[in-house]
Amino acid sequence: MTRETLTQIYELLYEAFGSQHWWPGETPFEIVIGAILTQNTSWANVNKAITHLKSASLLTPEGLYRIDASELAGLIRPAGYYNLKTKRLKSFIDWLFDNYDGQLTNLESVATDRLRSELLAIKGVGRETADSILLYALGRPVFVVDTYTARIMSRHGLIEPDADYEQLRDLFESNLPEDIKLYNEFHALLVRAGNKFCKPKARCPGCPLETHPHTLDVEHF
DNA sequence: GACCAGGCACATC
DNA sequence: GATGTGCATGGT
Repeated sequence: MTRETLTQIYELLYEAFGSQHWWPGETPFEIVIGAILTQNTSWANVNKAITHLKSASLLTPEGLYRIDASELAGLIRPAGYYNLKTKRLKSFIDWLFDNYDGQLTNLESVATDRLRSELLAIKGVGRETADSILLYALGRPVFVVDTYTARIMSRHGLIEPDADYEQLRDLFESNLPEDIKLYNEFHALLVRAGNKFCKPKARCPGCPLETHPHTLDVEHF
């Protein structure tokens, strides 16, 4: 695994799909909420939930802090796991108010490593959610790993099938320039490609990475 | 109906 | 540390 390989994968994906314009949210706070709602859930469903929150003028820290849990659950219902995600949204909001006066801008002065630790301590915020918040909402140079990243890299024989999250993150961060725009686009492209070609069981006909000999592997399919 | 979706916490071994 | 399970709606 080399820098060149990662760069070539990026270029192939960019050529195939173009700019993904991530994150699909208008404000840092909306991105945070979307990051929690999209856990193991399609973005189309999350978008419905976010639309409900916007319509109710509740897509603010204060709004979500004050709203009754059962009401919130009703609004985010289309996103699935709505009782669970209600607790997760509330735990994030409580953390934000308890420690940062309910304002995302107060996170700006906190070092990235410390912020990542604090986010991971919130119940309902795991590594992908924390890193998505750091990169897409807060503009920190953290590479976001997800199931597609692992599946695509594994099926192309580029990592061990049992590689864990931190190994994957380190692979990308160690072999790519520390470039927020690149991290942003690369993760988005991996999600796009995975969504289209790299399902858990289905074969991957037409996968753009097939055209790259170094990433071809019999285990791809 | 089967399969899948931009995970996570928790129980159990 | 590894593995299994519950959580849930909605699109293909």
